[in-house]
Amino acid sequence: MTNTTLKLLAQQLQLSISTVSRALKDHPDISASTKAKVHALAQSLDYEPNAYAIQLRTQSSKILGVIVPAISNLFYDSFIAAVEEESRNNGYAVMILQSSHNPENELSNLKIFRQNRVSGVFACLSSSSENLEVYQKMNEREIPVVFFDIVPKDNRFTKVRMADERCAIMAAENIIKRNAKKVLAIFGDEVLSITQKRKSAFQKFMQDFAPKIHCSYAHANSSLHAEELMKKFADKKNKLDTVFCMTDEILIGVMKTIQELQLKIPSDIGVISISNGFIPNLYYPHISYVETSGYELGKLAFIQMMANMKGGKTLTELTVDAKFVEGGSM
Amino acid sequence: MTNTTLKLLAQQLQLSISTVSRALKDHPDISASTKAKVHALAQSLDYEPNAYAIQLRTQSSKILGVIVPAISNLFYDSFIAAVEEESRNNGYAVMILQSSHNPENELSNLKIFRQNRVSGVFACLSSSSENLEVYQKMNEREIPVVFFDIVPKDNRFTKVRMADERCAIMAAENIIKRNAKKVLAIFGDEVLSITQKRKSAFQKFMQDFAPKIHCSYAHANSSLHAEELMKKFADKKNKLDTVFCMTDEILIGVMKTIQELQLKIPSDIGVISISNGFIPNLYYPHISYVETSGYELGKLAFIQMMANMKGGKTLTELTVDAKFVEGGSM
DNA sequence: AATTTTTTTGCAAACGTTTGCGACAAAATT
DNA sequence: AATTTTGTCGCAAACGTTTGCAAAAAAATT
Repeated sequence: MTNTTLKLLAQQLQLSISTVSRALKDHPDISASTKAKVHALAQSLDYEPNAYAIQLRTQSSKILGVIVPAISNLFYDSFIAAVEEESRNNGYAVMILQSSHNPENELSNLKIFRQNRVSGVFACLSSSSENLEVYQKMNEREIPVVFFDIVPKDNRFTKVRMADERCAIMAAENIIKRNAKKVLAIFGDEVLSITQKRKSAFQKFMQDFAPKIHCSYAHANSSLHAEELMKKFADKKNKLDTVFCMTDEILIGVMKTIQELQLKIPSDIGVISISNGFIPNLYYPHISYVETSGYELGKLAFIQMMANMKGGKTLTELTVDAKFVEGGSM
Repeated sequence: MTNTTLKLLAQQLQLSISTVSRALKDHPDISASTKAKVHALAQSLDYEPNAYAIQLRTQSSKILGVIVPAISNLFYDSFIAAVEEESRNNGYAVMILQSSHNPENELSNLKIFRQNRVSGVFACLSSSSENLEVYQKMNEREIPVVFFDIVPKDNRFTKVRMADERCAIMAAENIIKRNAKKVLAIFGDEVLSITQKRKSAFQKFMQDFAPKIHCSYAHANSSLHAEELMKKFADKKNKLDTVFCMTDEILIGVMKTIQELQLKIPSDIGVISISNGFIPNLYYPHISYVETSGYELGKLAFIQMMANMKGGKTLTELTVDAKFVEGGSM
């Protein structure tokens, strides 16, 4: 079965292609009666405009690209949900690709985006990828790039992210409030700027406001790793009384050890994490967490994208604030 | 900055567009020397073929569409991962859209797919959507549709799914093995065929092999709902000793109640679920589950898609088998 | 009735590719 | 030396739109 085209409609109605085209988009030049006829036929033959022809002609696709490290991540999920929602409202489709934390995949994804002439891309850096020239090239080709969450230090780009320092400080505040004595703070992938920001803010705050609290710092980039770390620190009877988990993955690993050692929360040990809330609420008592909303970040990112596409270059770094959610773990 | 096109290359090299086109794809008609020149220039101007022009000309895109109820779901995540992996290897890009369990969104997503002339779609039905004419129309337009997981009863379509009956029976087997007396089995959305299949298989097996076990059946389509259901059944001292959860969402709700009532697993109550394993392993002891692998399902779906695209109509229903994973909850 | 204005429609080029066919030269065959 | 084959390349049409501009028809103005 052949697709319905403008030409076909035109033939059947004894009209020119241009008239049909204009009728379909309510151009004031076209009379109401012909508009009606055209719409009717288009309906019954369920005409779908060929997006490829349109893009070829107009040189602008209605597709936005999103690169995330992984979609099996509640934070990115909600980010994508927000972007998709806004996109739908603005007539855009969203193409989602995952880098799987692999710079190589990131590159090949970018290539797919270029080939499909996306009109903008939201990018979250995969671990150690710092080949920013590719992104720079996209910007030069007038394809706006909005980095989110894991953003480059480079300030030639538009960036949106969580208020990482505030997150870390909020967590620190609540640890102090608990009268903690010995704290284990586990952060994520060391090479990421997001990790560095959170860690240094946390560290500084702890030193300044609670210098007598003993803090151990560690890094983990997987649940398994976090589990082992926790085992090491909790085992040697060093009276660890509080643990801070920077990510859901870390929290999961830490909880495995806590469950295994049958530690009581919050009496034996206090737990606090940074999360969107899904995982923390699975445990009993619920884990207290500093909430970071991928959803809000997505909304913000979309606004930035639109601004970039419409107007000039708004090269800014915007942040979304966080809030503390009390579970029963502190 | 304007994009590099064949025309531009042709001009700079004093060649015709067709020659450049052929050179770029190693057509035997073109001499080695010109091929080299063309490739060199294309490289330095980083030429990217315009996918839209290609599709317009060849009437075939290299994009596959995937519709899932939600991407924040580990089962679908792994399904997508598999499809994406295979797609990448075969030169396809994947466009992921979520229906959010909303038939209206499903429709609008389908429209986006049609407009972008995807060359195939993987579809998972959103709850109560049974407007199959749309899918039938796609098939008529020679856009193969492969349904997965939640598939229509209609046998005009290609379908891949888990061996739902086997899953349910495996769960039932292990419930019997536990010497259960009173069982609560909570299934998902009642209108879905996947639910019906699992439920009737479960029910039949229980009747035939353990008629003395008292089973209560219930439906839930959210964690909250499952939580309440569990509260109702566990509260009234009717000595409930085992609960079966058909989905992760249900398990989460059930576990909330179990934690709240401080029931001990597995002594007070046994728990078994159907899952890919992520959520069950968060609890302590780990929840025993029948494993369903979205990843394998994705691989299978892709194979079916390719078969549909290449050859004729392979209208079959294929299933992926499951296996039981022992936690400590039974 | 002749002119101007307004309304409605069509022509044709362009977007960047692919591809059947023909053209031309060089090489191989007679 | 005349012919055929082979190796390289270009012409031009087509894919389905959009849009500036011209044209034709109808309505309004003199």
